[in-house]
Amino acid sequence: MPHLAGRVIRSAEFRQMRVLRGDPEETVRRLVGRKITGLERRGKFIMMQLGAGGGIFTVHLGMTGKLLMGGDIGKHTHAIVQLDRGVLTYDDPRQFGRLEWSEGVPRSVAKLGPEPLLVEFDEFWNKLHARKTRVKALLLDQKFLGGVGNIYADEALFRAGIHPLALSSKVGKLRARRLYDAVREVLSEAIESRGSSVSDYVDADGRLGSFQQSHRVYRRHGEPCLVCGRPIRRTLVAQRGTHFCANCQKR
DNA sequence: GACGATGTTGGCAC
DNA sequence: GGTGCCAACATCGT
Repeated sequence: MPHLAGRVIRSAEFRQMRVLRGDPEETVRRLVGRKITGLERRGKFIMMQLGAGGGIFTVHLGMTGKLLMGGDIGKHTHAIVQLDRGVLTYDDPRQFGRLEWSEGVPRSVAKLGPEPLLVEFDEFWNKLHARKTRVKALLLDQKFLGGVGNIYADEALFRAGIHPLALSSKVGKLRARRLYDAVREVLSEAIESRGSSVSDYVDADGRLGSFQQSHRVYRRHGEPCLVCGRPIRRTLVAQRGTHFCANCQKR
């Protein structure tokens, strides 16, 4: 968000306490008058560094959260932050997102696993092998890798030819390598396409992403597999909708 | 109108 | 401690 670096927070208002962690008044006190000196993403968290020992303001968008410039206020606008130039708002119909001020790196961020695009294969392999769970559940586990969500887990497993229900401890090294590559490839391509606008996702400028056009399995159940033509199937893994080709993805 | 789905994570039970 | 289930919520499609 180029709009935020260097901006000074003039005022902050929280309308929906559910999305705010910590004391609302203290949060406002901590934010007002501070300059946003830097922005950093870790996994699915966005951290705004506040100047001069001002701590960190962290945002997680949950499933439907939007952090937007422009100041349009609607039914689901839960936070309004006036800057020296512009207005930042947080909208989130389902209220699964979180806003939090903290002195240092928040616990939620501290416990994240490595970034998928930075982790070395050896570490990926060791952790994959050590765990005893379904490989899809592991991909969604933010302590394993930080930042892989449901769409990208399904897409990566398909590209790697691994069944989502395969046991992580039983995935061989060669297939682990394919999964490692697939996760990185899918994320890189998705970033390049500015994300997947399945329902209402937009980027910081309010623009739709286009990676949904490249989904090979996600929400394609019933449609033919792009490799073998058999219908893509949908099931539940770790309580999440899971899309796969039973023919191309082996356990 | 009811039901089940939807990009997530944390807390609790086993 | 590791793993798995469920709740939190609003909206949309069937």
